[in-house]
Amino acid sequence: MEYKFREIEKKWQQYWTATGVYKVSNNSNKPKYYVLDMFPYPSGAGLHVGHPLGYIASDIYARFKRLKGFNVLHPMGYDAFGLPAEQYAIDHGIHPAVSTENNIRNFRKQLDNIGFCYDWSREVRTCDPKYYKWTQWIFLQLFNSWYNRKQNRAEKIQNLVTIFENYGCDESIVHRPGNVPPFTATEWKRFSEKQQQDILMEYRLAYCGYGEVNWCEALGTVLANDEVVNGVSERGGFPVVKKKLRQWYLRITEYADRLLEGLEKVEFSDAMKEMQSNWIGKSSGAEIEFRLTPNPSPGGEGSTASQEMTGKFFKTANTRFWQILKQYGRENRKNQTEAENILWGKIRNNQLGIKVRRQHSIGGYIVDFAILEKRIVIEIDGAYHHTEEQKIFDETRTEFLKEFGIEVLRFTNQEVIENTANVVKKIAEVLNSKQTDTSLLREEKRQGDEAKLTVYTTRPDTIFGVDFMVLAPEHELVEEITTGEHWQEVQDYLSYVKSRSERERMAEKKITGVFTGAYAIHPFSGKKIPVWVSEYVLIGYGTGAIMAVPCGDERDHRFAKHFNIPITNIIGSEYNGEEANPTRDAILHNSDFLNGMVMKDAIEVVIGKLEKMGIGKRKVNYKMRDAAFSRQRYWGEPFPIVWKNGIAIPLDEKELPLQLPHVESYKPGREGEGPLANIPEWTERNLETNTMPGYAGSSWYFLRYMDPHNEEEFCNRKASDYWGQVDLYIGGTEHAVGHLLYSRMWTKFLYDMNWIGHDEPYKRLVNQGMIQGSSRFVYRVTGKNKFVSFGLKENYQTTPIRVDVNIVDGVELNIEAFKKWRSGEYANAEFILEDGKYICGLETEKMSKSKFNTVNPDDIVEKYGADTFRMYEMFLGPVELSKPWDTKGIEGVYRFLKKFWRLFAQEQKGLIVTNEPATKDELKTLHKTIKKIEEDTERFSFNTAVSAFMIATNELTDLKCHKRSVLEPLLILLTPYAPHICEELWHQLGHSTTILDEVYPAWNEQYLVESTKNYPVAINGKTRTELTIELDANQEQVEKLVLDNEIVQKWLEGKSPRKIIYVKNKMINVVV
RNA sequence: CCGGAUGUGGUGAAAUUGGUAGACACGUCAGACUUAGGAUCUGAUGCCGCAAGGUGUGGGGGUUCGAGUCCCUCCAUCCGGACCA
Repeated sequence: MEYKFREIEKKWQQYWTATGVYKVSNNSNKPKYYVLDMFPYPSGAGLHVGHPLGYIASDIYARFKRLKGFNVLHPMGYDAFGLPAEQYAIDHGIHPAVSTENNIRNFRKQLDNIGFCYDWSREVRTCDPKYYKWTQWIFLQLFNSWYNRKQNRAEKIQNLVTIFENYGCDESIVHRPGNVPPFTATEWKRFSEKQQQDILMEYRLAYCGYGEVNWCEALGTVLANDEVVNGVSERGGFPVVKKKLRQWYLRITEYADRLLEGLEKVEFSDAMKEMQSNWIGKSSGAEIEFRLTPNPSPGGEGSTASQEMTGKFFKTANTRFWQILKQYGRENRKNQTEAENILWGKIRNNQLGIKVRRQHSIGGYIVDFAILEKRIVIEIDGAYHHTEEQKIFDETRTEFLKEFGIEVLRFTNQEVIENTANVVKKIAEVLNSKQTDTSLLREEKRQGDEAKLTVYTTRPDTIFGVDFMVLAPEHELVEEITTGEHWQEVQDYLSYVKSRSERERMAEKKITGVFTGAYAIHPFSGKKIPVWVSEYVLIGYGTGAIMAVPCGDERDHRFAKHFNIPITNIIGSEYNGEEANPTRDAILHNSDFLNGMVMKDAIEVVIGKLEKMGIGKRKVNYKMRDAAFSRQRYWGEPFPIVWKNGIAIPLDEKELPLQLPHVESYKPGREGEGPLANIPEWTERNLETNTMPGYAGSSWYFLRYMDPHNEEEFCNRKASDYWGQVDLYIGGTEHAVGHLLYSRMWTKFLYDMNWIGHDEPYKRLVNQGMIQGSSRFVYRVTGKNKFVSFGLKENYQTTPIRVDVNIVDGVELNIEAFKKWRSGEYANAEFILEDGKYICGLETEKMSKSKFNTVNPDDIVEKYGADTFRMYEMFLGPVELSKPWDTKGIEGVYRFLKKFWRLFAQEQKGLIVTNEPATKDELKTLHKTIKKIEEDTERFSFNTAVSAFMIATNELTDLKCHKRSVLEPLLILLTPYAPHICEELWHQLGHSTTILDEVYPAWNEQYLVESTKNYPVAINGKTRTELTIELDANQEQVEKLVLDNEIVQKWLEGKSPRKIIYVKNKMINVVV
């Protein structure tokens, strides 16, 4: 009776499917256990041997838990929306739905080959409308919710509306985002619907805004960061610029603290927790306001200008500003002054009963006329060319003004000139329909006197070490404060920065920046501090502006050195003049009232003083930004949103799922919107044209597995309460900060809304390492069709060529296969051999088709069987570690399984298992193994577990043990690792039900106890001999035994030992 | 640049708490059985050395009776950095 794995594996896989062994019920008296794999993206390339590593580990654990008496949920599905399918569609014209379906079929076949115990009746696919109906539904819940910071949980947006109706935006009840002006309940009720909705949008957990994307005009598409190299597209090398597009976001920042705190109650590796908390990047420090020195403008054109720098949102234009706007295309307007002057004549001097301001600047834009008390802006459009630039400019401005609840009235030159009275009448009408609202005036007055620069710092203690300020290039003050003489230089710098991706900005060591000509005033010393612009300051973090302290911050230091900015030393001898010292423990020097204080103690002192002065406040900051939740792509979940007059209106739940329509072209829309913008039926309904990103569906799939066929709810509460958290989650570290954070946020949200009863999705997370490819090289003699073996290549001039690993046996090239490889390209090649063989070179790299180093698990399973494959993957090394794949080593595991088989059966005699009682040695092997396997399995040390199986098999073979009482428990132990062979032998032994329903054996300590131990004896820490000593020997007895020993005496050379260290059950060390 | 991980024989690795470094395998060498072996079995195998012995866990330094393991420092490789999933 031979080990015929092909027959055996096929037979049992069919049996398991036919009898539904892996079907799991939501009702059970057993305790539950949920083992989950990160579901795969079904790529066209199929599985390579690296993919199943985690699946095998989880499969072993799931089977192990089942044998231990748990009701185990172990499902699998597909993360099936995503860019590659769309790219494939563009390249090959095959619809993503079709290629995805094909890929899934192929994946399933490959997975089935390996004998996993998934309950396939619970499969989910994120691209299935039955599934994404609920992704859309959850999105709607996020859209219809806001984060109540006072309660520290999400709530329905309706609660917020009620607050506004009763109290307005009262900051003692509700926080007020930066873009929302303060308002009263009465004001709220008088706001237009649009104004109200715009305010609510500032609170919604899923919200819409404008974000920058990498836009490639030539390709007509939005690119991922890694598709942009050196400012040009990776494909084609076309220029890439940043472009603002409408984007959806998830307000994950509201959950930052809870995501951080939640890490304390989950079992993730420390590395994983650290990565997540670094990503969240909580830091505490202070926001400090610096006054800016008055910036005299050269005067001239636009002379209504005030000579003063003014506040953040409102200021009167000055000359330089006027020039910027001209750059944006105002020069295209005709007859500007004429129409403007005519109207101005009719509305100036309170002719409308209210003050009208001419050429007033709001938030960096100049408007023609403004009536601040009524929040009205009047624009007169010339017959300018409808350029792209002008359009974007207008749109952006209108959006901006809307955010402040300002209504924009537009008239054309013609209208004004030909029918001035009508225009004035219209203005008056609108004016009368509006309530007077002086908040803008108040705001202007408050900020109107001088401009301030707000910086965020974690080190307020270093305030006397500030030598310069740096603004991010996108900072709104940049253009405002730049003086005339630095104008051109700053503009050039900004356009340089615009051409670079954020990734490049972070990656390059180059120090760049430019002086704006402006100065900030030190709040304590009154010193003038130059203000610079540099890309090393990121707009998205803090306030987008920093106070630079070169002696304490490395980046500031390099910057100061590079631009020869004098450095103030505030830490005395702790600063050596060569490099910054970021210490918190130095004594402060040159720091006025802080002198002599330890830095970390000074932090509080400075914050206290700033707060008293009203120019600073304590501030907690997060590096994490809100998550961009839309893609300008086709193959994703459509947003259940309709746009109406600039208001996003959610579809009714009954209309879900909003099905992804069929498209013929995957080209993006004209303005860079997603391909859905090209479908008339879609745009006619004013449906949102973006789609959701890849992580939408994966943020909650673990819940759907619990109740996969529910058509009424995303997951019944009873089911989610029964299964609860995922007890064990296995997947790669590459998802450390993306998927894991998003799914944790969704879980917390669903918990806040009371739809599930737990707020952390995963109890324990194990990260499997990558299996790398082991590439093989042949060396072609330059200019000839001749290849030289690895060891002899130094004698020739050669070019290395990657060769398919599958035609190399270890490092020996299969020459015949090589000749046939690549349609016989090398059919006539000659070979220079060493010892009659062609030896290849090898290198470890990422496994990929293009490197010819992928190995298909199907081939391995065909040659050695699934059980061997499973065990070999585990035997390679610790699951968490990355390691290269080498098919050659699999023989060892294969031999092991054959040897294991021979404990039960032999070729000639058939089954040879006896019912004789086991000997002491046999029991010792068995119980030692039970203990080791259980402990190793529990702590995920599968490689050592496999080795323990080998040791047990070797020992039992030596003992010629074929006894049922030893082998049956061993069979159960091995089942999780090699299910097919165990099921076969189990039935051979006369059982008729699946081995998975057996009970895991327990070890008995009494078979393991020893009375003596072989102690290593070291002299001065070097092991010299061994001594067998009774385990219960005491120090005195041991010392005598040791000193009597011949070898010890030899090493002592007559000297007497200073000390004898005896550690029970460990070792003995003699110190001379 | 920032963040994370990993460096141990020719190769994958083991050493769970500071206590015999290299378990278990691959490979290699020698041998047995055999018509044959890409089956099976036995033995050897870190390096230097005939041996005694010396030496050895990326490099350097430290703590300790004792360091692969703890501390400092340097180096190398791999992974991630938000539209690849």
